[in-house]
Amino acid sequence: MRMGEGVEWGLHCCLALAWLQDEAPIPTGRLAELFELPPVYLKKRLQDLVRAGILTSVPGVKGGFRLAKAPEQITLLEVVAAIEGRDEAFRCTEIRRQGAGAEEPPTAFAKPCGVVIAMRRAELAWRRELAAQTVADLMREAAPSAPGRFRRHYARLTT
Amino acid sequence: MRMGEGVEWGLHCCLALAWLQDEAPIPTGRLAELFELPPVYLKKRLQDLVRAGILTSVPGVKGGFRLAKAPEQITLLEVVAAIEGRDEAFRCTEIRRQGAGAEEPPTAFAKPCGVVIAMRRAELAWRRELAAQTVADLMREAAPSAPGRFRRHYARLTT
DNA sequence: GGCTTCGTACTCGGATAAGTTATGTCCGAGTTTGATCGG
DNA sequence: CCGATCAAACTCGGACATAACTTATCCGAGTACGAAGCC
Repeated sequence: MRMGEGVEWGLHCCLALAWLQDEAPIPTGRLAELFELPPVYLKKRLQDLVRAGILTSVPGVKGGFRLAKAPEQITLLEVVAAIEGRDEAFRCTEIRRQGAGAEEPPTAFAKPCGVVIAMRRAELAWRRELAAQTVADLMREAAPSAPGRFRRHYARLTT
Repeated sequence: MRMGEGVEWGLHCCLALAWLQDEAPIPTGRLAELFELPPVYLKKRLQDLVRAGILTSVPGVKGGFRLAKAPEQITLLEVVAAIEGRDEAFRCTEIRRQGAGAEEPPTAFAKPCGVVIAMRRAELAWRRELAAQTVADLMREAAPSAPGRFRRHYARLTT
């Protein structure tokens, strides 16, 4: 089970845009240079974030992307779900009903499969942790005492 | 992020073998018939479980697979890790150090990336939930009052 | 008749191909900007 | 000199190739069983 690398890109881009919340929109190429990423593919991922309501896109020559809401209101779960998809990682295909299970009475499958319950419980814990953290938390954790340095670092995006 | 369907197969096979713990080893073909799965590919997944020490394989004409230890000692995390791999789903490539980050002093990266910390925390919660449940728990949950029916259901593997 | 030997059939084990998803790229629609032209 | 118009440049948005991984398969090594031959 691997998560696409676009998740890492999206999170770092959200973080960078959070530091420049009030500035002009940042085009894809500038963000791609900041992290040395393939520009067009990064744009694809940013579009996913736009569809999820996390970013807003501004077309035109002075266009680009900016945060659609405050960093405190962007959870990591939203970003991950927007890029990686909202489906559960574990997909039950009900193999218990196939083969020999087809000869069982339907009442045997009244309860959901115990395997699915267990896997869902684990994924729920994962989602709960991701939903508990916001982009603002990442900002605070990264710069506990000196936020100026980070703002200056990302300020090169605006020039 | 999707999990391979082999995980579902492996869990159900472990469950089936758990009900027949003391019986003779079950060959792959029999398990494949039970769930209508491609036999050879299922064998590949069972081999992963053997490498992880969850199953033992017996070669020869009367060979097959059986549990390597008691169901109480097989956690779901072991099964998932054996089939899906032990790497973390989120792989940090340290993109913060690339591009503009290369101009920062090395002290800027003394702390691990906050994004990684957050993602690791979520995956840890996921693993913790999986490690808290064993195959024996699945057996108990599936048959709270009538274990005989399940044992009879899986008994067709032995004939 | 009992024992040994050999052959066969069936199993696991690792190396080898097809299908699907993630990755990477290209071209079109829309908007701002700046200059140009006219008043 | 000021305003409107128009063209160009740059942006996002969605459709199109390539690469990696999952899925599926085949063939070889090894083992237990059964039969045949020998004592």
